[in-house]
Amino acid sequence: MLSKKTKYGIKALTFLARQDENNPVGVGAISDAEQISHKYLESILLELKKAGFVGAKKGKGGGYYLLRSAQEIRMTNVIRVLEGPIAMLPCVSLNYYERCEDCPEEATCSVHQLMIQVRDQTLGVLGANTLADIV
Amino acid sequence: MLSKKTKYGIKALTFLARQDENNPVGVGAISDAEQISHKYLESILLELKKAGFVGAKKGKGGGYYLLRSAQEIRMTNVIRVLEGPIAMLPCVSLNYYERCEDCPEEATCSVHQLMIQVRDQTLGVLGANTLADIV
DNA sequence: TAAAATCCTAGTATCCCGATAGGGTAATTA
DNA sequence: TAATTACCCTATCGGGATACTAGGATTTTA
Repeated sequence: MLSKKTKYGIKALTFLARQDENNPVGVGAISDAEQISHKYLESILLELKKAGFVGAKKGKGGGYYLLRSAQEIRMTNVIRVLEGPIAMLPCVSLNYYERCEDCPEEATCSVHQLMIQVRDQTLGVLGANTLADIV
Repeated sequence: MLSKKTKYGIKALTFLARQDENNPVGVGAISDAEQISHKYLESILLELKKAGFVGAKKGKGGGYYLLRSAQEIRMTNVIRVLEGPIAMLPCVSLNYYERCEDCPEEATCSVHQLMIQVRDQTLGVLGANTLADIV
């Protein structure tokens, strides 16, 4: 299950992508439009800023704006930052790999092989879609 | 992320599927072989019994056994019983649908559309694989 | 009848999610 | 320069889920 954090983050990014110019948009404008808790969204946008997706401008008339064009932002990257691993098991995660404590060897684990298939299909979808595609 | 419950459940089912005859296998034998907490696995097998995947025989020499052939057990069904929804959002779940409190309309929600794609790809994999396939 | 196994009900420690509170800092404008 | 506005940080908290654990009741076999 996707966390609300990730969902909110994607919604905020699409909101920014829909802005014609790259004018900064305040947290309040986004949280009002997308029905998201103001303070919670604030922390999410902060993470997105640290990850390099958005920039921020302080002061009156300030807010957040996309640092890269929407075509350059792949959903795999967004989800990995906000949600963490895309895979359904740590032992099949490319970016957050962790071995299982059970499982003497992964190669013969039935669940492992199955989840690799799921992962690859999911990566296919999320890798093919950019922010521009889903706006 | 797949819960350990689901992972354990699948492992237990594959263990049962590997048995030549349909002799009942005790929880202890499975938990030892697959490195799973005995008592926890017990509760999982109970769920699998209630869901109709396995049968049980009480008393000495008793245990659990597959009720259907491994070819007839699709991974979608197993995961839906143990894990719940396969979709990454309740609003795109076929079997556990729930509408979002935010989102005035799903049709225009960017996240919604994306997650439908992910769901369909995942269902493709899990629907194509039966217990017999992953043993 | 004694042992072995499933079945059932609880309870618990731990963690994480989603959200809130309150304030500090920095930048812009009037 | 003072006020405004928004960013930034820390801390906390309730609720729910996860992964177990405990203890016993029930059923079957040897």
